Amino acid sequence: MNQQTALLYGRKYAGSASHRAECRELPVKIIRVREAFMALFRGAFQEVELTDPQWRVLRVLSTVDEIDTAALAERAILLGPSLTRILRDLDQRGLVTRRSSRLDARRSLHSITPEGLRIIDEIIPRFDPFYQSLARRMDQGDVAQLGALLDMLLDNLDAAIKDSEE
Amino acid sequence: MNQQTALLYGRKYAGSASHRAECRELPVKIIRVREAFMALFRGAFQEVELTDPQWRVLRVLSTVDEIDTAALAERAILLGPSLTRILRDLDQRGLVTRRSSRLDARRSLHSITPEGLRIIDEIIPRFDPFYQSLARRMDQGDVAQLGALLDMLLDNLDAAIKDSEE
DNA sequence: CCCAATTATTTAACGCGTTATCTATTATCG
DNA sequence: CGATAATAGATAACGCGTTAAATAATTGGG
Repeated sequence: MNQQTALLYGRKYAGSASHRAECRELPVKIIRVREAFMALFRGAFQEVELTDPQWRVLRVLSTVDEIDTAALAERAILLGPSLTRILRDLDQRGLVTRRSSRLDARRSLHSITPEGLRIIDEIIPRFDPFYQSLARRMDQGDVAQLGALLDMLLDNLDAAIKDSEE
Repeated sequence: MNQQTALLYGRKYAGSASHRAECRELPVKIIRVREAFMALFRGAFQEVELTDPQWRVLRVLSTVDEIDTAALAERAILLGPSLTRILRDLDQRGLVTRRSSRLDARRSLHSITPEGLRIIDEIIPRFDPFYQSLARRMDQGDVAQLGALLDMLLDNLDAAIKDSEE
């Protein structure tokens, strides 16, 4: 039923407690789930000719009045160079605008245009069937617990990253 | 503590059962967890000058005698065109070899070289500290449950994708 | 047997992820 | 003040993800 989610990022734990190998299966599962989500949304994005990262930028801009580049990158989960390219393209399509800050000329402040907002309003309802389909299949308690466990994993990964940076 | 994992892929559920919005937070959480895993492993990959997808290819090849392109793509979680490029590069570095099948000349059969195996043996122990660090922080029952919930989510996403393709 | 349909793989094109580097602007400290 | 450090953002380079189209080999129906 499930695709192959074999161990890729390590070896099976050689010690006595074989359940400790579980951690090592998480990266592959995360990769596969991410791809499945993207595959699910791809059609909706294509209908409005946006990519997933472009969508995230517009989505963040639709929730604020203005926002500077660094904050936009953080909230849209993008690195600076990706965001620069995306803003250039969205600007050319007339979906976003920018002005530079008068307090600090290094900063740009970005906002969404009415046309950008129109696209947002058009696409958001298209997500509904996917979530409804998912909610029909999955127990809501499981979903809530999965969310909590992912938050916990994220916190622990961040801590492990900080550890390994020393 | 946690990074911003705001809603990006839909709107808050407007109905009476507000917990139904939970599903809509999963994509962002998955994206962030994936990035955290990659950040954790990146240093280890750089030490042997492999990218993460290149690593996955070598890792699969280290577990089999020979394997054809399509099966390798499935097991390394790659699409054909990515795999073609990666095999070309790994071949140039002498880490993999290929021969074409005598039964079906369209097929290639790939295998890892001794030098490729040497890199595998060098890098695998480097993952251990990361998993140990993670296992120290997380309850093993939580990890097992997270794995099971991710499997369930993956199955349901695949089913939802099939639904929406009609 | 032959030719159309199918299958395995590659190529091409475009956008994103990542790192390193560059430019412009602001802040700091003597 | 003025030189230097720090910061915001852009650019360049390289590899991967995705789609569409091309190539080559095989299969199957007439």
